[in-house]
Amino acid sequence: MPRAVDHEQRRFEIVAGLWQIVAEQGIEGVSLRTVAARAGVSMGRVQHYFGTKDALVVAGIDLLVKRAVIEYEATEGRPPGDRLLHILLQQIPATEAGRIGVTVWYAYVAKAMTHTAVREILAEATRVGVEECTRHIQEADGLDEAEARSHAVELLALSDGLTLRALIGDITAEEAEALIRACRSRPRGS
Amino acid sequence: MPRAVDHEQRRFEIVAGLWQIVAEQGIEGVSLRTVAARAGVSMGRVQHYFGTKDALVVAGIDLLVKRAVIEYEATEGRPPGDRLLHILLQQIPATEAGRIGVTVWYAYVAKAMTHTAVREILAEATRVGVEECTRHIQEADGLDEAEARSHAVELLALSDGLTLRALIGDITAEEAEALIRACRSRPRGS
DNA sequence: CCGATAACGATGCGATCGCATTGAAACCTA
DNA sequence: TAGGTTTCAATGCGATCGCATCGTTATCGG
Repeated sequence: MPRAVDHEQRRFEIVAGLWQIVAEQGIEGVSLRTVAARAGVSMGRVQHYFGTKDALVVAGIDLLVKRAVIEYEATEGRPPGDRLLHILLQQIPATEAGRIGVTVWYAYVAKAMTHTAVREILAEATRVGVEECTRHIQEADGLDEAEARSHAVELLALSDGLTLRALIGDITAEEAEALIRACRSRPRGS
Repeated sequence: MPRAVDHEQRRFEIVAGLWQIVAEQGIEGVSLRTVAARAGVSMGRVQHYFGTKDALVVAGIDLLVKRAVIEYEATEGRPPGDRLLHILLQQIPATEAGRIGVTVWYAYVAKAMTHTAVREILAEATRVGVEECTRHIQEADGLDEAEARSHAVELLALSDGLTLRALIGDITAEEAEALIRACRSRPRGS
């Protein structure tokens, strides 16, 4: 057996460099060399752990989703209304770190249009998001499944749209958050 | 004076090729050579009319926005509720051509995160969109300016979010349209 | 202590990139 | 018809790309 290194840690270091490049220059800026340089490692190392540029890019969105899931699971046990708001507000760029994360996210949304593997990861993530939100709305508001789901899709879409506007600079993060809270607590007709 | 050609026409032919490349391969797929090949012209021609790759890319979003504005202006004279729905529903990918257009649009949204000129074009376009929607809501529903604007931002964000979901395949175009119509006609609390 | 093997760093290769340059048609004016 | 100007095709260049390959180092079971 050779030298034992923390495989997960190595991969994370490299993916962190990838995220920085994507946030600053978009996925266009990603190359084995630029990511290696940003992560402060050799290009050989990147190749060793990811093999191919495409695999590296896919690993980037995969890890991003996994992190978001872990953050969400940390809210387990809190009241359904809180957990719902966590999902709706998590991606609104309040902090600088959050802004980077959500910038990377939307870079991958665009990538998903032309890349099957990325699209499937995002589709699965949004599917789970709708499921969880539907569940929380059912619990919190006592709606039936169909009504709750329609409300969930609406709230999630609103969150997406407002996040985009906050990223472009059209509105502030505070305005986006206020609009989501207002829409979430507004009573709906059938 | 030399050979007289239709400058606008030439530029449009090339940009049409650009849009196809962007829809199929994303902005990553754009190069002077690939666009020239897709448009069926020589690379020299592309250089002659746009000079630089960056200028070509910017021209792509510029023309896309101008086309949307022209389509919208064709609705002049129609009732405000119709014009509002035109803006809200225009980008929902109902037809294949519409799908290509909106795919290109979101490719540029991602590009805007790292490209100042693109960001400013998109910011101006969304600003105008909010203004127009606000005006129509005021006229149609008799709200004051602040309420109408908040409603406009909400409806536009919802439209954005639902469009994204329709693109990824999460929901159908019909479901997206139905949700927008429902939310638009739903009475709001203060 | 010694081979076997994982973990790389370094380097080379062919392809593609953006862009500058060059020169030849094509066309209008005088 | 002579000349000036626009249009544009062709080509060359240096840089960068993804990826394959090769050699070295470090580590641990036997």
